[in-house]
Amino acid sequence: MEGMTEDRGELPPGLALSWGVQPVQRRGPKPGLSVEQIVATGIEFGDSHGFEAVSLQRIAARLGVSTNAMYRYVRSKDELIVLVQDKAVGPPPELPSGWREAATAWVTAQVELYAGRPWLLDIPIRGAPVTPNVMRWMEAMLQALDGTGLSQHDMLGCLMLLDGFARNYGVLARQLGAAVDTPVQAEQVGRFLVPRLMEGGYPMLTALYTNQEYEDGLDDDLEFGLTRILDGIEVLINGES
Amino acid sequence: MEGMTEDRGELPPGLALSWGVQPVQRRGPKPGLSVEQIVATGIEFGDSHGFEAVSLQRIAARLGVSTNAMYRYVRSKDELIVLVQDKAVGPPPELPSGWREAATAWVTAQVELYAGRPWLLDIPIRGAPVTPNVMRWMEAMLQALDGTGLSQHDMLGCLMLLDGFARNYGVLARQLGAAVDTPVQAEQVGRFLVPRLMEGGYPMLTALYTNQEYEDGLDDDLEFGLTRILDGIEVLINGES
DNA sequence: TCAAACAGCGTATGGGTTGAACAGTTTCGT
DNA sequence: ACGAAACTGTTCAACCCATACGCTGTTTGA
Repeated sequence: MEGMTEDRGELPPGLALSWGVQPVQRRGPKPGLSVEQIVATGIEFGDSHGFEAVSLQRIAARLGVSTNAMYRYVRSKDELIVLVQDKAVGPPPELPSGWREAATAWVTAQVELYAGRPWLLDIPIRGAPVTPNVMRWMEAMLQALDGTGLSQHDMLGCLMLLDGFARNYGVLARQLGAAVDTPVQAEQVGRFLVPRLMEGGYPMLTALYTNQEYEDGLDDDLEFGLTRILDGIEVLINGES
Repeated sequence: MEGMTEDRGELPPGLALSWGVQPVQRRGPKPGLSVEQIVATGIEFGDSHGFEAVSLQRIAARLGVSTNAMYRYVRSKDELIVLVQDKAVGPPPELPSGWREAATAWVTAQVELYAGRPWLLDIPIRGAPVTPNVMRWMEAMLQALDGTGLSQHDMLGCLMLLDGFARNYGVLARQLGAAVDTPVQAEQVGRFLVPRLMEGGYPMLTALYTNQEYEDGLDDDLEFGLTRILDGIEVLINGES
């Protein structure tokens, strides 16, 4: 401990800053920028032009500053991404009572988050979640599962299951959303693909493709998969296994 | 149809090449390289140095050729990545009979694939799967579900559920595997994080963190989550809902 | 007051993707 | 047999990106 600010020497990128621990400044000119401003600009670029657009160069240009000035606020691009991610995720919603209702609301909120900010799905996962907002989401779901009598270990397993499902659904929803934009190309893909599926020993996929089942309503799938997971958890809670 | 080779004009990157449709060459010098060779080299780099290392520059250098020569074989980096991915995924294993056993084997095989080639998890997902090996995996699981009496739509939902779970587990397993390498840093993170979790209103996560539950055996989690999913599917199959 | 600390800039390096022009080689059509 | 077309790989060049180093000028604590 050296005074007010902790040693963020060896901590992973973004950990300290995401929790609001900033190096105290004593001498020198006041910073013209702030980490919050930089992160907010990064989110703007992500929202408007996707994940690839959130770069130090672009942010610097937008803020009227040279690229390298960024490194006065952020140690690396990785750090920036971690901060942008946590801020863009934001806090979780209030969950209704009852673990089933809570889980449904939690997954739905996450799906809506990914629908609004699909570029979040492009952020490579660097390590276990450690930032405040992401952990707030986890905490909320864990609290909803707390009354079920499950062990800590099992609750963590359920959390992972639901999180993975929401994430996966977000990815699929984006794919299909993008595919709807180009029906012409989709048809061309079908013309190329279907004969090869037929001749190549893909009977199930051939059937799915020709029945247009491949591009069916996705809202159904959300409810479908979630119901499966919740039923499976319920089996465990009721001790029927 | 214009002769032997189809028009791959507007098809998405990698579609034609992954199915072995190459433009026929009539005049000019024989190509010194082949797409197969390039893709294989890309996989080598992925295996040895991770996804970031699979670049046109590196592959060209390794093959003793200028960077731009790559563009004679591949239209873009995106196309290369699609091909590398499909080849690295490879064919699925034979599945045992019985949908539960088959699903277990399928997920396990996928987890092992990701354990052996973790960089596959870093490949951004561009669209619906269209390449032969990836579709072979899907086909195999769909065939295993075919005898259960589920509708096509429901089978697709189950497939998505299992696939998302396997993928998510692969991601988590890699994270924890990397975390084990640096227990010193993990302890430092804990020292930073735990007080903030306690004071910040994260009781569940505080408990998990202090109980070391956060870094528990992951093999349990695979069986745990899979059992939940399979139980949920079984509820549907038995029509108990 | 004055020097330490610090912000921001310019310059530079190394890595990456992609385009365009060009020289050499093979083969088709005549 | 010969020229033209097609295809190869090359170099040059543009552009984007992250990051390191050193400089200048500002601010402020001692």
